[in-house]
Amino acid sequence: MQTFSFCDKSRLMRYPRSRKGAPGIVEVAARAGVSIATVSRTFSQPDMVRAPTRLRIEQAADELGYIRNRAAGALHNRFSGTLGLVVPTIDNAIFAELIEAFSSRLRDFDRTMLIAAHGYDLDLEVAIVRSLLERRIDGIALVGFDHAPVSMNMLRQRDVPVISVWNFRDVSDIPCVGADNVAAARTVVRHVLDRGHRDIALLFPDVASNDRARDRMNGVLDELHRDGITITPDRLISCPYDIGEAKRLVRGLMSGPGRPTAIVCGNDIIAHGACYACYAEGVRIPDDISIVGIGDFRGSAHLEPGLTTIRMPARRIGNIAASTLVEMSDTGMPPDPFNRKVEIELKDRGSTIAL
Amino acid sequence: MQTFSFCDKSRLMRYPRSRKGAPGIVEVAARAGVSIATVSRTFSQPDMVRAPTRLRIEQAADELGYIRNRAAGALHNRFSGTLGLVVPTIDNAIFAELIEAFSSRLRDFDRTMLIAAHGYDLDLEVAIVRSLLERRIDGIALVGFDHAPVSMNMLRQRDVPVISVWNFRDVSDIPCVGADNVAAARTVVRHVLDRGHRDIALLFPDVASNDRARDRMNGVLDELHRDGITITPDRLISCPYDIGEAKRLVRGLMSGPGRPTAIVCGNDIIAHGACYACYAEGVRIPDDISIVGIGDFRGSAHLEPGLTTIRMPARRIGNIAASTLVEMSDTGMPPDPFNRKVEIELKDRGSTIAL
DNA sequence: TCACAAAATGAAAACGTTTGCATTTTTGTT
DNA sequence: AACAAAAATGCAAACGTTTTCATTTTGTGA
Repeated sequence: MQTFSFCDKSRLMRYPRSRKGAPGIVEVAARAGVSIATVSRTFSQPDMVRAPTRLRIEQAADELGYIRNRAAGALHNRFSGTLGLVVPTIDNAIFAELIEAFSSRLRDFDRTMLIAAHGYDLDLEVAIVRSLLERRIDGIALVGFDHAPVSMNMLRQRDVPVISVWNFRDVSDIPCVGADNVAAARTVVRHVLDRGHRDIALLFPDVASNDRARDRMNGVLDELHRDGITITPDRLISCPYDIGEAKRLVRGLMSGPGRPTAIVCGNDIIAHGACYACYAEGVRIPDDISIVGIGDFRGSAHLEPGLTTIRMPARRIGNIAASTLVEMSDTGMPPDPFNRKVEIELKDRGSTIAL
Repeated sequence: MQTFSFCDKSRLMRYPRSRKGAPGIVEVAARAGVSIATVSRTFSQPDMVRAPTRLRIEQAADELGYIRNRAAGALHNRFSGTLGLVVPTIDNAIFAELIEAFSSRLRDFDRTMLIAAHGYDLDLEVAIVRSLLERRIDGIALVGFDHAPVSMNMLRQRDVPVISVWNFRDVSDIPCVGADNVAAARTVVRHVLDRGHRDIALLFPDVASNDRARDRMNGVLDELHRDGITITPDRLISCPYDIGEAKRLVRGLMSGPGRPTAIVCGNDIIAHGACYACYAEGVRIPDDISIVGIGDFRGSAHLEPGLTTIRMPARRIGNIAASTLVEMSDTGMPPDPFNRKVEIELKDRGSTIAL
């Protein structure tokens, strides 16, 4: 699988096809009877050229079907007009909203998005960052704070604007836009504790190299500790962000002896799986068991009963991240504020009950 | 050292920041004691340079932290190493798998992905295509067959490899990789008809400028017609790809007079909403009502009962699309076969019952 | 109408690679 | 060891813009 005949392909690739009917700035200039400098300005700084001239040029460009080559410009002025976004995964409700918001906000600035997913593999992230740097992105957004030092060094050396998205920290090496995951976890656990639950199961993914999950986990444990509740190993269940796996694990939990009264899930994906498990086992939510998630993904509001969870404003994060990164790229300055926290909100929808 | 002028932003952007400690091919060549040509070849065609030389160069590059500038190369040989993917939406389970597969397959070929979503707005699609062309993408994948002529003309004039993904047609202007949506719809409706259902409600989105939905709708109507079943207007419900909306509409349908015995949904998102509606209304699936979807999205298998639907191999489509596009870009030839159909499969999971 | 400032335009030098062709070095054969 | 052939390397001309600086044109007030 990994052994593609790279040689053959890259060799073929060396022979450029003719550019066919693709006119450049030179052709436009000739047709409009001006110098190429004026054509260039017409597209990059329109108000520097007199209206009649500009019109003539625009018409010529239209007639020829001219499309400017930003790569050529980038070569000269170092701005590619492309920003990078690196996420753990695209294919998992979690980041879909973030991605779409980021991308669509970039368009408002006439920028485009290069995106890649590393599947929680930091080595792959390094390769991705390198690949993005080869494309001379004007800035890059990375999810979270856990990154390979070599990635960060490459970015620092190149002086590329970087921003961490999704998670929030008061102090950090790189600017961030995100939600306080510790607080999110605390809030939702507090909600459960306030309703008298003491026997609580936790379903969380592996927290190594995932600072969001780690923060949530810490928030949960800390809040439980505050109420003097200790979690026994059999109540601390490791579960990937996968509906099927979550469902399987919770079915086991439900059919086993000594069912907990509440389940706190690392995110809404897991919570959805937990709900499905209860449907399957005939366990009533919230009468027989309370379930909470974190994230408020698409669909959470419409489960039956609605899932009580923490709303994370993914779109807002994506929008702010895009604007901030563009600004950093334009000004060459760090953003102000350096660390940006977005609000979270408890959505109490009825998947919990007071004992 | 460049001084910033304090004018408006667009002016600021024009002044490049110094490139700081970013070495180019020239620095690497100097340090390794070779010409820049040899350095270039070391990275683009390694087997053209003798091993000892190559090693020396690679070491020099490492020490300097050199990262090649593909934009510069692209300028010369017309290959940016970047492919475009244009989807209606990123944020909606539908295309997430496709996107991720496409992107990760491109990485195997050392290519990157520029992606953009147009939200079913063909005018926006035109702007996006233009923007991608300004970045000189080596090829582009578009979802479906409904596109603005002006988009297609731009692509044709530039001779950019184009491929249509997701849907399949026997004959088409541009090559395609996708599933037969007509057949998918036929299959799932046949499944319902075979179980004796005659009073069937359809929940489909607006089919204008959405050939996938149109094909499905046509497949459904045709198959119903074959059995002499006519759909009255109140059984033909327009519903966007949105869980909440689907749930609302189906709750109305369930609580109203004369409930149908089966619901055929335009895709699994709608079907999920329909299921939630039934949970909410206490309508049992499949005993009281049969529900089928199309798409087999993440989660469909784990609903209770599992959703009977048509599996669309999104990953496979993404993988094939990426390979095909890279091949088209490398060879300059149309793919063979020109139209590629991926298999679909009925997943009978128990959300239907025989009357 | 003229002089002068301001605005618009043009000429040409970058930007950092790739590649055709020329030259040098290596390899293989006798 | 000599020579031819093959392989490796170097030279320099692109690639299509942007931008600086010089030049021309336009606008303004006397």
